[in-house]
Amino acid sequence: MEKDYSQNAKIFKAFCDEKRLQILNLLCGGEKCACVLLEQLDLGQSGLSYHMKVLVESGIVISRQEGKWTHYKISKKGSAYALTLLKELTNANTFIKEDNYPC
Amino acid sequence: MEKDYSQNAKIFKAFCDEKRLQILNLLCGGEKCACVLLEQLDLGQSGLSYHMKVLVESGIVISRQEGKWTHYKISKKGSAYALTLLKELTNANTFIKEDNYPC
DNA sequence: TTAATATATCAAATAATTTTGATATGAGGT
DNA sequence: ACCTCATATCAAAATTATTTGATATATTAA
Repeated sequence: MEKDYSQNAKIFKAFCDEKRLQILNLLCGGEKCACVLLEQLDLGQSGLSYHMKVLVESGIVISRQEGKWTHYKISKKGSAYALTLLKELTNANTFIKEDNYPC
Repeated sequence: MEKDYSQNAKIFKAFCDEKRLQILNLLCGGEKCACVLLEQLDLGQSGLSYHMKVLVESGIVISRQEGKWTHYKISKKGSAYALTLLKELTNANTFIKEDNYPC
């Protein structure tokens, strides 16, 4: 599972930037419109848009269009996947495969 | 818990680079000497040293000196913390605090 | 003490990410 | 159709991360 390194790295890019962690923290309370995020963050409009793109591409955030507004929320599926991946990567689930080769 | 954004971002930097994921995958099998990692990776000596520094600073990897060799292994404590953090950040544990403000 | 080996550190070059400001697109409202 | 608003995209600039090669440090062996 955890062997497409560049794809997996992409997933964790969601979490390795301060601004994106702030955004996730806001989304933690539930779905929010870009306009709401914008007024709570020290970010310009295009900057927010850039970070939202990174978040969506990581699979951790989902976007939904509603008229002229874009709403964002945390993807349960995406974050469950990230969690599984993190467990594998850190060996939180130590195991030996049949061929006796670890991980 | 998850409010020192720049520190938390640092933790996830461990996982957002392809080379570091490869290294973690090697360490997944247990402690390894830098010299062993070096021969399994497409990286120069100083490049490996750079990535190991990032990994150690993230708290995900621990280093141990033994004579002229440096051994690295995945930190159980560090990775457990990353896991907790990831759960919080992605709201895997949805909850409402006493003051009725989520997260 | 000298030489060899393992790793760390430094500085310069290169590459990737992020920020910023300008412009484009697309949905409503008038 | 025209205007306004929300967001996306683009290109340039600024910043940060990574790679590379040279040198430094520390340990062991001769």
